Amino acid sequence: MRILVVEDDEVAAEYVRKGLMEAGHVVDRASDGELGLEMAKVADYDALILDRMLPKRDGLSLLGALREDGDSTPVLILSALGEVDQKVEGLRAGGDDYLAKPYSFTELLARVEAIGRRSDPTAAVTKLKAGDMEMDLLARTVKRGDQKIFLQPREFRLLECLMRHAGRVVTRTMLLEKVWDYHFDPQTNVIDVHVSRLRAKIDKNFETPMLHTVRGAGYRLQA
Amino acid sequence: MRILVVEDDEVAAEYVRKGLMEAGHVVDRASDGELGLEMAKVADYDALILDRMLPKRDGLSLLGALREDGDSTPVLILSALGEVDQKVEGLRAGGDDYLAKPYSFTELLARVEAIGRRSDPTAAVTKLKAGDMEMDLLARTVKRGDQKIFLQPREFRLLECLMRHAGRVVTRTMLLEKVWDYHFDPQTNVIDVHVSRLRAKIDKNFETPMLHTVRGAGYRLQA
DNA sequence: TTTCAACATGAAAATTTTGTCATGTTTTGG
DNA sequence: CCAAAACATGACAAAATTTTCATGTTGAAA
Repeated sequence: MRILVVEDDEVAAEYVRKGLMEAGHVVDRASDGELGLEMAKVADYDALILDRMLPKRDGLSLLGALREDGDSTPVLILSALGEVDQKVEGLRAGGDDYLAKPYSFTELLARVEAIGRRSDPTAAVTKLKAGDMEMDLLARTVKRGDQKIFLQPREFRLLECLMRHAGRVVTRTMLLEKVWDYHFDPQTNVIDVHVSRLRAKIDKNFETPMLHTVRGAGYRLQA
Repeated sequence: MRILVVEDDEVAAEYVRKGLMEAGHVVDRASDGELGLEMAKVADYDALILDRMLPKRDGLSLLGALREDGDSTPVLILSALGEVDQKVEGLRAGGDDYLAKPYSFTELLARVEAIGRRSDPTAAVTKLKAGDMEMDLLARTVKRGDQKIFLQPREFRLLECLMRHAGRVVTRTMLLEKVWDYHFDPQTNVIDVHVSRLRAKIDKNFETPMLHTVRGAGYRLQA
């Protein structure tokens, strides 16, 4: 697990870092709130350990900014303030757990691993978006604007592939592999036909077309 | 939020229940561990509040059984045992948070809402399990044991519906609605035919059949 | 034990989906 | 401007899937 520890106290930080590393985690450390926020935004951590009182930017403010940003990395808040109301405040601010100092390292480890486990790494994407188009992989439905679009299985796979690479060109070879599982050139125009059919459904009755031909290269779905 | 409180002490249970209901949640209560496990398995709660010491089956054992079952409903463990090691044990057992008695109701509420929020309501299930069978909704694949099983679209939907209600009887009317989108009786035996075909694929070459007919009622997939 | 409704299943028919072909259109380099 | 390659599309053919139908089997109540 990749963990970021935001703690100004040198000794405490080192203590925690060492212990987490021994437990097999990768640990970074930030010494103040501003730096912590930067690092959390840039890198992709599995969990954050956040001291509540920090230089430059306190823990709750950092947490708030992060959540504002749509970041849902699990956060364990550390604090010398053991008051019940403080804990409540911390949890309400979007924290996943709250630990009052002094704490035992064993407990900290257990808690971090508990909150980290939650953010399921196997959690898959179930919805794809591109422009005003939205695809629900589980319901197998597609909408453009608020217009439902009904696709055949092959058309669905074709659009899925295009959406997964929205904005970039998808070559014919790629399509044959991803959508048809062909690992050779079938010497026919299957792709053209299905692209044509897809276009009729997703672009025909709309202002701006999304599916563009990139002559000599393939197709691109505009985001 | 639908919350299940498993607590033997009448007074404590009522206190918690009342408070949670005032906060706008729907609350059920179980007075012992065995009943609690049954209820948690049958109904679909957003969070469980679990007393650690319970008649018939203690909190950790209940939690273990639940997780064993693949259930990941967030659990808040309550306990008179405030020891650090006890907390660690509770979190390791699969608990999402741990609260030592005596606690303030405000804190309990904050914590329950915190763990409930975690189980992202938009986070969709992408894999279904029942016995040794596993279905991946995104990849649209099915395995029983380590044997891959190839299903037609309609067969897939049929099995999906059965798996979503594994262990319980699914009536013919339910199948018509969920799998065929028929809201009337088609007066044919479509269901029988597809059940037959599904059986040939998922049960034929295996020791124990999973798909059972419940005469006069419907079908049940054994978990 | 008999009878009847509920269920099971193989095979054929109907429908849906996919792929092929023929033909037309657009783009680009010479 | 012309030719050739790349792409688009309507119509048809093929394949896959789903449904219906006919017939057999099973289980529970009378």
